[in-house]
Amino acid sequence: MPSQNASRANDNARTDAKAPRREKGRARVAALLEAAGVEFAEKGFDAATMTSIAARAGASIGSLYQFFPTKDVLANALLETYLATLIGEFERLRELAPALDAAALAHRLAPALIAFRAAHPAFAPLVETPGRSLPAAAGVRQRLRREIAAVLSAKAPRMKAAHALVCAAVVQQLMKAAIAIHGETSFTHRAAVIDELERVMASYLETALGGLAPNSETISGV
Amino acid sequence: MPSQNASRANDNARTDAKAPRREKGRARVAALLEAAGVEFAEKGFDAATMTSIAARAGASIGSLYQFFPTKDVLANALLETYLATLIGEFERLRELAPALDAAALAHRLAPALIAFRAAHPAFAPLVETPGRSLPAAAGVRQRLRREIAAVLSAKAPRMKAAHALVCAAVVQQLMKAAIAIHGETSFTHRAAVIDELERVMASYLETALGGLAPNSETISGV
Amino acid sequence: MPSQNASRANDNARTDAKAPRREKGRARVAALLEAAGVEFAEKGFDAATMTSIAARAGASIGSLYQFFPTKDVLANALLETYLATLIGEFERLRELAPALDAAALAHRLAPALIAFRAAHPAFAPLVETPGRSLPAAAGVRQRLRREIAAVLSAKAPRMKAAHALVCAAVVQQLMKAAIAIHGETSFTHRAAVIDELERVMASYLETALGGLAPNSETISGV
Amino acid sequence: MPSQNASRANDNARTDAKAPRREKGRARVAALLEAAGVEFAEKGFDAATMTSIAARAGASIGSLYQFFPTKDVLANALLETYLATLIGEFERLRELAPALDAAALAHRLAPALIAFRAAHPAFAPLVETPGRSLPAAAGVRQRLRREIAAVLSAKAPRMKAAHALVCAAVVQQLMKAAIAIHGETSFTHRAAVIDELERVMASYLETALGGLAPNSETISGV
DNA sequence: GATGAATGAGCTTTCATTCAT
DNA sequence: GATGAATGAAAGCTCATTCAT
Repeated sequence: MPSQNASRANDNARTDAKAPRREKGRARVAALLEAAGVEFAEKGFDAATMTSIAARAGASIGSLYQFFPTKDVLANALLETYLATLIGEFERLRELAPALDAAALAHRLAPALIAFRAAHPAFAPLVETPGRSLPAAAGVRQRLRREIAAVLSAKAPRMKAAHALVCAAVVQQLMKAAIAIHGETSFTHRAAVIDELERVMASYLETALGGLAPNSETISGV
Repeated sequence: MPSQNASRANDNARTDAKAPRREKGRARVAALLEAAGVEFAEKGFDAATMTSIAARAGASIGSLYQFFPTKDVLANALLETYLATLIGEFERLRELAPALDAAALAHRLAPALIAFRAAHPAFAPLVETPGRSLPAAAGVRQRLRREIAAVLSAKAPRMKAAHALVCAAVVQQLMKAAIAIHGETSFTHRAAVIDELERVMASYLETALGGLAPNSETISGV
Repeated sequence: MPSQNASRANDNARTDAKAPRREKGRARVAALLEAAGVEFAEKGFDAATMTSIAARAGASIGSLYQFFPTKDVLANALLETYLATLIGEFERLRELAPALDAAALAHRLAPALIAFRAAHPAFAPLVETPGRSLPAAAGVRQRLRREIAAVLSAKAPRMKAAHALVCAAVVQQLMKAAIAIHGETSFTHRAAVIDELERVMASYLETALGGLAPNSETISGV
Repeated sequence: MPSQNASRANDNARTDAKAPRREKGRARVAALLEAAGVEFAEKGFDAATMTSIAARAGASIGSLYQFFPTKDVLANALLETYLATLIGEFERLRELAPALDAAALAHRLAPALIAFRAAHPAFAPLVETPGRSLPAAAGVRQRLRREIAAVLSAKAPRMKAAHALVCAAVVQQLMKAAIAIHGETSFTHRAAVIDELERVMASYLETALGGLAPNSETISGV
């Protein structure tokens, strides 16, 4: 009597992945997550099937459900691993930021995200699938925005928090723009547009962080 | 004893909506498209069901299939109507463009698209649903880009076609960015970010079209 | 929110029955095949419904599809089991053949097939249903013809392969004729006609195999 | 509230085709019957659809139902026209019969039916479709058998009616055999088998009608 | 822990037939 | 008579989830 799609309230149901106890279990979970990544990337969240994911991982469905009690939980767990590595990336960038000027920073940000997406093609469909209600998906954008803001703050410590968040939002959107163009493989002027976007970001950062940067000796005001 | 499925010859599969021939049919089709719009907007393409769409339109499921032989065709037909009105919007803008300066143009573009999306909330999910193969969905971005390029060319006739397309791509992405932020209703600094994006677009247009505008008397520079 | 139908990638469509791995599964499959046999026999391939077959077997529809991913596959699997037993029958006959004269052989062939059809009433409708494309249905006639040819060759080893195949075809048709008449229950002279057909077959075999039989001591020639 | 499949009892429903009143109507009916023939031949009775038949005939469904209130009625009407021409064929043969010897008769019978089937490819599927309950389909075999018996009686007037029917049944089956082989286009030895079958029929007729023929001066002997 | 059979609501789609225009 | 829209039962098939072994 399963209710095909129990996205919502479900009382005593686990909403988190179960941590494996043994070494073998850890390998299983890794294989399952990887398989899920491939499946979600290929078909999107809705069309992906638990059976197919298990098959890809060389496991039985029962085994899959042992660790991930729900399709949503599985997607969520996958998203969390992605998020962890992504945040790591930004943390590294945060340390570098003070030493970079606006152009250099712009030249790092978009490519970082593009590379990440290429390495984890299931990230986008999972974040964008409508109507999914698990915690992770919901806040991804916010969390990334905060990471970006942290990078900007690292570079311009005197900037107010609110302003940093606004800047971060703009930067985030410019990054998304670059990714979107990157994905349009049949578009002839792809490279040119990405360059242009990077220049836009550089000039925006210059303006926004300009006089606030720790290493700025120039007169603010641009 | 109808053989429900395709065991047999399955050639002449229609892939387009059937045009109604009677007045009543015309009304039906309109009601169905509207209902589809609501359903797709609420649930996205995958989760939307044909049964529910028919019900919303006060039609029987058979009636729905009389005009739209598959869910894909239905989505596609809907998308085409959206596209038609959207293109109309850009055509109007094209006529206005020569009289506007960069800032004014920027101030028109994003809001136009935001308003359109608000009026047709099913547009986004349909365009973004992965893996749908009908013609309309595929080329929407390109077609819109061309429209934007046409607007830019109207304003700066001396601009080369290729460059107009690159600019258009940047502008398109900035518009999408504005929409995305507009949709994040829980984000405190929404309005500020949208303003900022508009300023970015204005400055980008200034730089990109600057000396090429028909009404420019200043020295180009670029 | 599973995407019920094939909007998306639809590669790995299985086209064969899944073999059960557990004892319980084996029982299920047997029950399902038997139920399918009854249903197909009663209604023919087209009018038979998967739901009804599942119900007859006391299984859920899902259970049926677990093992037989389409109606065609199910029909095919059933046909294969029939074919296996039928071929077994002919193999037994092959061993007996050398010891039988033409009349005795004729007296065995048709009744064998009649008995088989009576025991497996779904065989005929499945073989004759037009337009089904699964492998088994296609070649049934050929395979049976080869079996008959083998029996004839066993009796008349000196016969050329091509000739054996021609004879086999004639014999096969005479068998089918007997079956057809056997099935016309309202025909008053059924028995007489079947007798007559048997005599025709006997005389045909006499002529065709006559001098070639291993036990023939008469002058060949005919 | 149509009951999808009302093959059976349906009270006051018409079970016969309505005769067209005007000239135009007659053309319509002819076109519809022809279209039905094509559709049934291509897909078989079950998979054929009324909509498609109407379309093939360049008519609307409404128009189709004006003349044929049911799919069964349509099939039946078609079958009747086929039967009429087929019976005409046998009547011609009946006149020729007395002048032909057994071999010549055999040489006429099978080819006649083969030609007929080639000209009317929908005949077979309609006659063989299981479970259809309309009058025509049911008795086709009997009627044809009677026609064949009439031909035989014309040749051998002294034969008893019952015996003629038995012979007719055998001949009928041999004809069906020839047709079946004729249809197996991929069978290398087709022609040889058909020849063989004809010889079998000739020899059978010789034996069965032998001494009873009006022109026979030979000793009967059977 | 692993396995794979079982479940059934629910989805898309079909089509014979009716009937207002 | 012709047309074509309307109807809805019913079919094939899917898949998240459960659970006995």
